Amino acid sequence: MSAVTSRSSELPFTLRQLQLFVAVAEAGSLTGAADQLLLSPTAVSLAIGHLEKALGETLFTRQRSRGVALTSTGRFVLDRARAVLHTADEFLQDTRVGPDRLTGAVTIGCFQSLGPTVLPILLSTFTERHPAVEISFVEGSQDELSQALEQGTIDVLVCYDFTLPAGSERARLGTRDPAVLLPGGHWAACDLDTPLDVTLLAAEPYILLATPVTEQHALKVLGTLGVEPEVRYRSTNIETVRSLVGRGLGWTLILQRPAPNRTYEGLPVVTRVLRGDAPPEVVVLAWRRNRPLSRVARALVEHARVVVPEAERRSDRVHDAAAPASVVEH
Amino acid sequence: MSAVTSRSSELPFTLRQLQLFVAVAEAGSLTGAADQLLLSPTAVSLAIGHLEKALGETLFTRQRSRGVALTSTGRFVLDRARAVLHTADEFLQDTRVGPDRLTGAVTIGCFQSLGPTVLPILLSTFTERHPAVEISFVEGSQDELSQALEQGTIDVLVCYDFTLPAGSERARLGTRDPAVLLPGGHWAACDLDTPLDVTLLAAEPYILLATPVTEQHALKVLGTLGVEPEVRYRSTNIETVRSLVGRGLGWTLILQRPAPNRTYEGLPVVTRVLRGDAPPEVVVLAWRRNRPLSRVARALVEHARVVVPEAERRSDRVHDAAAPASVVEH
DNA sequence: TAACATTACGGCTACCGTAACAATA
DNA sequence: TATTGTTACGGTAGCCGTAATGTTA
Repeated sequence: MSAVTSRSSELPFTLRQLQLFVAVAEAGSLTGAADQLLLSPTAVSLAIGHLEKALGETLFTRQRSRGVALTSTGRFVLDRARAVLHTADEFLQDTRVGPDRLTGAVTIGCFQSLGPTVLPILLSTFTERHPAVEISFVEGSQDELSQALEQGTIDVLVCYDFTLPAGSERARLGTRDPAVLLPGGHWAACDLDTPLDVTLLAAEPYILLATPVTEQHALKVLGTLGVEPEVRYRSTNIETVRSLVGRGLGWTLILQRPAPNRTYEGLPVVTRVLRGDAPPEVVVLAWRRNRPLSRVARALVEHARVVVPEAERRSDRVHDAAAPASVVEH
Repeated sequence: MSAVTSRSSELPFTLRQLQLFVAVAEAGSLTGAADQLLLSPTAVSLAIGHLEKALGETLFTRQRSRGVALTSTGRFVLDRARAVLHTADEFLQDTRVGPDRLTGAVTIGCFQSLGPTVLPILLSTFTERHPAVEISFVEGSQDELSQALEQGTIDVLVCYDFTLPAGSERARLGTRDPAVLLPGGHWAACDLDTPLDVTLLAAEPYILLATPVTEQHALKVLGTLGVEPEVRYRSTNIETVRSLVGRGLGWTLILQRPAPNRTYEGLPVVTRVLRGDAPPEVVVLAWRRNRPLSRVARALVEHARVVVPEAERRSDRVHDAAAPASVVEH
């Protein structure tokens, strides 16, 4: 509704006309400008004439064999014309590929639980590499994000490989090992470096992280290990789940292991990897196969493909250093 | 030589395309934008397609029956496109006639000796009336100024009517009475309110203001009064002439009477009007008959036609008040 | 079926170049 | 005569509209 009338109506002049006008003003003659622009004097003469008619003002006085001279209003218009052409140039520079500097915008969608571990490294290194690019992200549920990817609202999506719909291209970023989260004082909260047989926990109350994807994933993993958990509480907030576990109200299965072994309440929790056939889940950067990636998005994919796995390896070494006797296989 | 390559080459997009792009982004669909712009969806579709091809990026994702959605780079481009259209709008607003506010530029040429009395009143009142107009002036000799007027470098010219070349349109601004300038102690420096018979001065040395126009004018006026002056010194600087007179080195004929009755050296001088057939010279605002005046210049002429004569009348009343017994006829 | 985008085709206008003309130094 | 701007004319490309087609809710 914001009715800017001049936007709905046609502009009475052309960028081309302004271009030629400035060229003539700088050259001092139509012919000179025509030579520089590889045009015929005719084209230049007509363009200037049209612009003058459009504005209803005389821009140049014509001295037959001495070229042209700017009128007073011509000088006035010259300044403004330069301003318009300048923003048009800027538009082009920002929009098209520059020789050195990558410009544009890219929006990352990121599955909620992966945000804290993937987005920081991605944003910081990419911004450092391409400071002129406007990078932003959206966190959300799998549904929201795949819809946004479909709509083009986001360029790429950080998520687990197994959640990807058909028609997705992907780049592998890293893996997440499923693990059991236990309260600090639990009977199994010892020998943290040895895998745990989860069937021993089957009878104890289970705290379910109830977001659409994680819920099904946890139940499926436990199912393959022969466990049907006794769900006591459900929450869509991972920190609520951790806090409930910290209170000794149950145990849970998690893919994301925050560095601190404390809940928001300050209570201790521990993680133990699973014994048996529980494969690590693959984290990927995904995009629609049928839709061409923007230049900036392509750069982001190439960047992420290198930087994120490297960061994950460094992160694992930190984990290993914290648990030197670990037998966890990578 | 300042080679901005993008200026000499053609821009790969159109203001029209940006216009339609923004409209579609705001409407959310090609059809909606087409309706608002009174266009067919075809035109809009093609324009968007061309813009996308020109930039090499996809701006919208098309959801068949739900319109279109901006991509990430689409949002990026949208901001820049709005910026370009904004300056284009500004260009139009400044350049064409606005509904209320007059904008543009005008340059006044002014005959050197008329500057101090005409320009201040003209500039101050016109700026007050039209604050958005860029008004400027050039002072110079008759030759320089009429050439500038011919070239269009200046829009209008303040000068004496008798100096005007053929083909000039004019608006009367006021008059200047020729007068005799005498040193303070001169035998004729009394009875200032009675006209002076210049033939009585014919034998005394004359100081000639030797600028091209004033020189011939003074000699012509004195000739019609039967006086051929004894030229002792010549100067192109009016204040030098006044100082020489103040020193008692001679007398002169002037058209401009500065308010102070002292020379730069502080010596007293007096003016007396002529007795006989010495008509006042008419000061005019002139422009080329064959060249259309710009909007702003037209406004300036109309303004000057009213304001300057009024100011001259007020100035005369001040003179009269200073010399209440004057018999000078107006 | 309704809504929307796209493609195909024809008409119109704008832009460009060649050629001829006019005006000035 | 040489330089420059303008007009006349013809060709090409771009823009627009109508009609038909394809796709999705």
